[in-house]
Amino acid sequence: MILAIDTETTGIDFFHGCRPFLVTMCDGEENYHWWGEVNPYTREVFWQEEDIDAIQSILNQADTLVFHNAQFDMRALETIGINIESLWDKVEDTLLASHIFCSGDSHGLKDLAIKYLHYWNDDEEQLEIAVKSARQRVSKLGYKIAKYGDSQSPGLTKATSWWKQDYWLCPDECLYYALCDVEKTWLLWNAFKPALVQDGFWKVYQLRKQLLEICYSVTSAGLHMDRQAATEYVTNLEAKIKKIRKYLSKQLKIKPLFNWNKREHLLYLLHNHLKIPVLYTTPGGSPSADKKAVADYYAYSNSPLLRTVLIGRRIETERRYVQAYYNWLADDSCLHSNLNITGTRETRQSSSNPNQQNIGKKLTKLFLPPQGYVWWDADFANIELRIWAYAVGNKDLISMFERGESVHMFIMTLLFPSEAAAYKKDHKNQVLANRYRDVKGGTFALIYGATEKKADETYGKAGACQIIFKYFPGIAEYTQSLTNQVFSNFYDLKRPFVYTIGGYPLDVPIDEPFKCCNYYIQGSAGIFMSKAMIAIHNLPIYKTSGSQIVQQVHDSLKVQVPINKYIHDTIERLKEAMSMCATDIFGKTPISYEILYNPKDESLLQDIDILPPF
DNA sequence: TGCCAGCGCGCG
DNA sequence: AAAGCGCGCGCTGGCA
Repeated sequence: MILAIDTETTGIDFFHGCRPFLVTMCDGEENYHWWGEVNPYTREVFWQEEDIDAIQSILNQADTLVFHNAQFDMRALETIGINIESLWDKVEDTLLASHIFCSGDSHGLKDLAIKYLHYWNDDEEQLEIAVKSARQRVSKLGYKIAKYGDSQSPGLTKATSWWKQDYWLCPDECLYYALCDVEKTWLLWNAFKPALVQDGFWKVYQLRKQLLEICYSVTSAGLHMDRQAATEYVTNLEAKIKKIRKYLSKQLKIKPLFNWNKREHLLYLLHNHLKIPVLYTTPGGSPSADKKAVADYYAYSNSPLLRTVLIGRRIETERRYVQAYYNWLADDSCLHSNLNITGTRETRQSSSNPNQQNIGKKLTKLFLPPQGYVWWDADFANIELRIWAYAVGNKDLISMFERGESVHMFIMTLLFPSEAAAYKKDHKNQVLANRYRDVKGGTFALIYGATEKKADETYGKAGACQIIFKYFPGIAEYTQSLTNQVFSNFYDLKRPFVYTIGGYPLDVPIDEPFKCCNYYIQGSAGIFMSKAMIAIHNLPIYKTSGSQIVQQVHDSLKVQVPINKYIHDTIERLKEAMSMCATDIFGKTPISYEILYNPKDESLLQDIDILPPF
């Protein structure tokens, strides 16, 4: 029996008490549903034991469980006491399948139903109207409707569509909506499955499906944060920000606190107070105060006030990030961010609620392993550049990688010989370091499909591309052949796409075919990372040692490893597994890693002799 | 008050 | 003819 399942919940943050209040299922013949009782004053949900048993029993009996975004609904089910551990092997996900058929489109259930099933109804609109009016009606009754600042969703911002968390106010409309959703999910899977097989995508679907349980476990484990350090950090920054704003207001002689995020305030400072002439305008013609304009005005005026504004802005950005992490923190002092498998239009994952993939370099020190663990923090060395070199097929480029030499350094030598020589001797020289940074940027621009003009600009040298093309023949041909693949697929299969290494199809906008180079590289790297995570997860020692992947940032992985006598062996195996993910293309991929310790951990002192060297 | 677009900025 | 890619999130400011 193929069973489609959906849950409706009181919110998305299951780590702060949000819960499902309705479970719906469809087996193709019949629909089923179970209600939990929402306490309108607390938003807590009460479930009858026999209903949980009934849900568990039907889940256990089904041959196939179909979800649209399995991670979410499995989490919801787990929070009300469903045992999900044995279910993963029979889970299918229409979200994963949809991404294979159309990596660039929306994967919303409603859109998919229209596109593939010609199934349209206005259940969503009806529900929205009902919920919005119900929220107004019950606000006088003292009900705990969802809103900014709620204890069950401390991380969500003002800009959230809060009404979506109050479906429980409208049981009739909600049930109709939820049953439509499971029907759509069931029908979609029955359409997708044969298509996956027929189009030759079954294998790559199976590969990606293994990520479901793995990403779920990453979210469950969470990333441990130093709560106290974070609090102190925010308090400290807040004080600084206040001081700076007061100072600016005083200098400018304005009443309300100066706000560097307000265009008006910035313009007042620039043109009224500092009397700098208007040098930049927006496309609409009004004076501009965007990043580039402000930076140039500072270079032009060298005004200490403007410098203060730039510093204040930077500090405020930092505070905003730390505050958000703090708000999302659960009782276990961990961030349980989602790791979204279909989060990007290539095969990379995205992270959300909060985003763990853009934690500022300065803020990483606020995160550290919990007592009894270390973090193995590993990186693929230059994975994207490596994929590019092999795709171009240039022997010199490839052998440079195989000899472990720095391609960036080589290109710097090619373009700026004397500076490169000097930089090799003196890595601390800031001017030379900036030159190296620009060269690196230029090469990335090049492999991501920039025009020659743009790449030359980034390199900081006219004709840079021509020099590189001449030295490494094959680059232009590679770009051309990949673009040809897009057009020939469009012609033959009516779908413009490129295959990544590993055979995953990625859509390329037909009016922007130059993007295919980027998609191929990012997508192939995404497949390698997927394989690495799967290999690590399947290591026997990973399980027996109690290790757990806690973070993935595209080309890097953090694994939380218990401090015990297996630690050396575990790390050796982790490294081996990760480096083997692309052997079919370029042998072992070099991995660089470091071990991160919690300095306050007492077990470090006892077990210091078994630890890897600092 | 809620919603959306535009922008900036963190990461790869 | 011209084009460097991919994310998530917080804030402002305009609109209903």
